[in-house]
Amino acid sequence: MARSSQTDMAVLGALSIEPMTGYALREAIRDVLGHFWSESFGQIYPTLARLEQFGHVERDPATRAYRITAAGTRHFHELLAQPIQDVPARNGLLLRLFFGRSLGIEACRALLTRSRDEARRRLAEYDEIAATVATESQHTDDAVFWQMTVSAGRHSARAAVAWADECLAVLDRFPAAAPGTDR
Amino acid sequence: MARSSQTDMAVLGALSIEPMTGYALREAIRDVLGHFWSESFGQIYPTLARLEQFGHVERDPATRAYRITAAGTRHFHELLAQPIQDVPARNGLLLRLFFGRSLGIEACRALLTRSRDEARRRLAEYDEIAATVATESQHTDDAVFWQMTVSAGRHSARAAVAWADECLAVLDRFPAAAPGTDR
DNA sequence: TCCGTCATGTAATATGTTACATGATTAG
DNA sequence: CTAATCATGTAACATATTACATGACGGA
Repeated sequence: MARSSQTDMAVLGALSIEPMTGYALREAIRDVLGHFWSESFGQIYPTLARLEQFGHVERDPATRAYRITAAGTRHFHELLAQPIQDVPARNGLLLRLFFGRSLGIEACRALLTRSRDEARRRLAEYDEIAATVATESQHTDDAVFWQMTVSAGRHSARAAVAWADECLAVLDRFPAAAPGTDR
Repeated sequence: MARSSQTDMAVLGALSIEPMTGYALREAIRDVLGHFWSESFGQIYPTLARLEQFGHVERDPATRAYRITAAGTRHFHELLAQPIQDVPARNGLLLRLFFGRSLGIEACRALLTRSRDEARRRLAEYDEIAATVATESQHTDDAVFWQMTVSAGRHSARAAVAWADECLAVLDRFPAAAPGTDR
């Protein structure tokens, strides 16, 4: 047990779809899983080295790509079945808004507008990704699941937009007070 | 600069509302900010010690409670104005679902059901909190902002429920395949 | 040849959690 | 007086990011 099994899971999972070099792996994680997962360079290489030691991955001498082994696949399935490790909640936007009285209404408005625009941008991005997955992977058994993760992003982004709009409306009706009026 | 200014922000912010001991501070952060923020014991005490060294907080000799100073309030306002530091995305549920073909449909269904029930539970919790804030803090200038953070939780939980329902419906229509059929 | 990209890796640093150690205070 | 809770702190460990060092390879 122990160790950040979630990093192992991401790496083994990516390699289970297609053998890759460490470099390509980092790009795949960033570009494909990027909406809900991230791994840094400094994590990927040591993880690959460790997985190779345990015989969970091996290198193709010709292409230098890492390939998952039978043992690695077994390990991957074990990891997938493990309970989800939630990361501690840390929402910098909500933390600032909670102290909105100290931050000042104008600054809050700016944060909310920014966050809403960001969510809208994400929404457009998800639409593109969904279209790509639909055309490129429609015959894969993976497609359904990939669409689910995109859909999660969509729902979450739509909720973010609606929430921000609601908050901005509340602020508009709010009696204009001097910013940063503590105590 | 430097240092986890976000931890400083949470601590100073909490103390700006009311002086507290380190112990009470941890409880306040867990119970009040818990839906969007978390700090562990091992962070809070060193942070308080450091803030005291810099004169940002001081102790009431009588009650032992930490109190924010004028310098601390200035520092707090500076921190609030700093750009939001996003935490790297790490959604264990979506990571597993992405590899749903390997995980198996039944396990996916279980994960989704669990996640939906969890979101429903959160939804009920937010309703309670909203009611509490409405009655207890309605005359505070803080109330509007606190309601916003609760509303964020509500929107997000509702989106989570809708998304999970949608996914479960998709899986119901999905041709039952053997679980864990890799390659 | 020289630049950009591919590729691998390590070291320094930051951050953060958990478990442990310790003692004061207070309610029953 | 004794168990529970309040309270403070540290040490060990885990995790992760960033910056740096190094070099191969292919195309302009």
